[in-house]
Amino acid sequence: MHTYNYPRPALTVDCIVFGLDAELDLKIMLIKRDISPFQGEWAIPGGFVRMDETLEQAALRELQEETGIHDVFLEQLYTFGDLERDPRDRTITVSYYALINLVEQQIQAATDAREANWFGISEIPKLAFDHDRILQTAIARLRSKIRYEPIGFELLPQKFTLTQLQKLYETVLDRQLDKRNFRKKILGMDLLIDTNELEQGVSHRAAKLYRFDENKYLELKQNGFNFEI
Amino acid sequence: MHTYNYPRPALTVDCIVFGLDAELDLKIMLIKRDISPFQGEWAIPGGFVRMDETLEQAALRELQEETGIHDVFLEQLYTFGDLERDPRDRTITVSYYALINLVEQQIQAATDAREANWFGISEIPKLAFDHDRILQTAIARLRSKIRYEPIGFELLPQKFTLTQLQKLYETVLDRQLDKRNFRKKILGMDLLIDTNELEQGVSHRAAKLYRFDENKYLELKQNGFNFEI
DNA sequence: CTACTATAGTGTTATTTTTACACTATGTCA
DNA sequence: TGACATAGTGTAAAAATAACACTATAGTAG
Repeated sequence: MHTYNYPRPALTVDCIVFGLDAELDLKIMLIKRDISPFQGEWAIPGGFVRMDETLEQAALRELQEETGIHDVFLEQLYTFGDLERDPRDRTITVSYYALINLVEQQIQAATDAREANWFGISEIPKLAFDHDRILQTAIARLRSKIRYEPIGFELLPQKFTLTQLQKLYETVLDRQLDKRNFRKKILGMDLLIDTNELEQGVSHRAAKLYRFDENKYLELKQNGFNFEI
Repeated sequence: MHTYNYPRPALTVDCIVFGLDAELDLKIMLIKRDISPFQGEWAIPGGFVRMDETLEQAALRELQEETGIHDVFLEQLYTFGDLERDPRDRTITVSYYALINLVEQQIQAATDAREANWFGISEIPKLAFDHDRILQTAIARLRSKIRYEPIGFELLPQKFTLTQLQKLYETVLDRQLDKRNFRKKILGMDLLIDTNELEQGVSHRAAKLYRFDENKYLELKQNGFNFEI
């Protein structure tokens, strides 16, 4: 038991996990709640912050425990603190969003007994708590951030084709892009390394595979370079 | 006394207040701490979140109590939760930033017994807790956000000249802008209303006064318009 | 009342960036 | 070997940005 002079809200972290599958569809990881409140409803992964871990550590730990996901791009999103967001108790949640590639990082969804599943971005069921709002905030953030920071690469495999990269941008930004202009722009930044390898197992001309040159990006950024799609 | 099954971190809000004075210098409001820890050191305004108020309400209340500031632009910045940020107790703080105009909104700095003062952005003393880091985060946010959202107008009086607006952008972005290009761009957006009034009390040709047309901005934004300097 | 001072206000041109657009190249499979 | 599916490529028009200097006007000082 822990006693304080003044009442304290409970503090949780919650995490929107975006994953890109082999078909380049954008998915969200959801977990079916096995306890009240909202028992049986879908929710985003998350849980209480412990006293001996930072907020980010808490988010990473909950991800690992509830979904088996680890070694992932993670960034703070927003902190939600409305009075009625948890019917049990006053609860503040610090939300994060994570980006992962579903092809390379094999996810064993349900390490817990809990059911966990990937949902297409347009097939999201009604969510527990205010998780709908958190999700909308995350989608808006991903959409705006992918345009001026190279976070899109976190969703792709290490080696990817220009067509995959373009499709990813089209999915996230929800509009078509011109193939030649897109290639001109992205190659012009000089941030992609040609691996001299080709796509495998396609029944048509194979595309070149590229890697994102993160070190070069950090260097250029230091000198005032602005990534922008 | 309040008792819980698990330990809970303390939860505070802290607020970086940016003010623009009559000389168009950008200032920060700081408060001298009258209690331990960091007694006698400067800190940004803030305090504990109560159980019956949202995070934003808490930030507004603390601002009012500690600095007399009210009716202000306020936006959430970031949530800091490192283990050692408060030597007394594990404390998470949800930070906000506020923008106000020091000419129109007369600030009676010290409503509390506490000493409160405005500091030029390049004269900030060493701050208590991790408030330096919060301030750096706020400056970075202001700098990037002012370029694609019309938040700069929150720092100016209701009626302002184009020169004032340009100087504000030059201060925040920390670089010179071309007068003719700046005017062309900002007037081309068609978001400023000519008040048909002139600047008063200057010993040279008086400049036109403009107002920002917020309703028009919201309308244009809905139709996909992007404010950008 | 004149001129000096200080800032307001104003257009054009060159450069760069963005957009629009269609065909050839290459691998697989039937 | 030809059909098919996707990779990969260039150019020209339009729009946006950047560079640049003089005239207009109000106030003040002599």
